[in-house]
Amino acid sequence: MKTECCVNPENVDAVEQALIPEDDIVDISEIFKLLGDPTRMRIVAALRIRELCVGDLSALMEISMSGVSHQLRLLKKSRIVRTRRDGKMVYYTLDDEHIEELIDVALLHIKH
Amino acid sequence: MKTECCVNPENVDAVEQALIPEDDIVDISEIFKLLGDPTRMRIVAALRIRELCVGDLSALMEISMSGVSHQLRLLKKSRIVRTRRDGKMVYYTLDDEHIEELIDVALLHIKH
DNA sequence: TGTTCACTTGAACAAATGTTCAATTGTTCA
DNA sequence: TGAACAATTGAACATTTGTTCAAGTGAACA
Repeated sequence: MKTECCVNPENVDAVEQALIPEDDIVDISEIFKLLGDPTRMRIVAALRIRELCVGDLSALMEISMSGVSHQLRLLKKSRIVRTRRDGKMVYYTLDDEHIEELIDVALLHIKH
Repeated sequence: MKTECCVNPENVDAVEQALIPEDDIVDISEIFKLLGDPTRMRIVAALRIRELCVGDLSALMEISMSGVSHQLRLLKKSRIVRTRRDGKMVYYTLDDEHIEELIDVALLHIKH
């Protein structure tokens, strides 16, 4: 944590004034962290195409239904996906148009 | 990895056809993972305001210069930040307008 | 009612991650 | 040249994370 050198105080002050509030930083990075795992990204990309039940996702992702369910729980907590019950099955969909936009922008970035 | 039940094959097939290629999924989730850590998000948010040297960032983040440097290396590898040397100091800037857009969209999401 | 099926939950564990400390690189300036 | 300084790198470590297995829920239907 030693930071006693080579600091431009005017830069630090100016940025401290203008910086996004810490709470927002934490919330934003939480969203990105969720999308930052390949399995969860695959889930979200799949749900962008159509709603799917846990078994479908498990088959697609090639991980256990339990594993899928754990990840879906995280995505649901942050309102990235939503559920619809139909008898014994639970269908998942994307809950927010912003998520698709995030994917599109990220695609632009990786494609130079 | 047991997935032998409750699958709608027509859903799985349709999604498999239309899904983003696996390589892109991995690349996209790598970008999100980088933005998914509060320290790195703070760094990026700060650089959005103005260019800063490692010492400035270290003071702002309240972590060691070494710690900042490690994170900056990751961000640079994915072309999220860029460097400019000025004597003994190295100044960092955002390298890509897409990153700011990602932050803005994520902000919209967390603000309902 | 009791059984089956789709899903969820909790415990456990290997793998990955973020940070610090210590040593190193590369630049400036006396 | 050599000393000072900003930054980088590598090793080490505690913490977090993604997955599986086993047990638990709740809806449907015989």
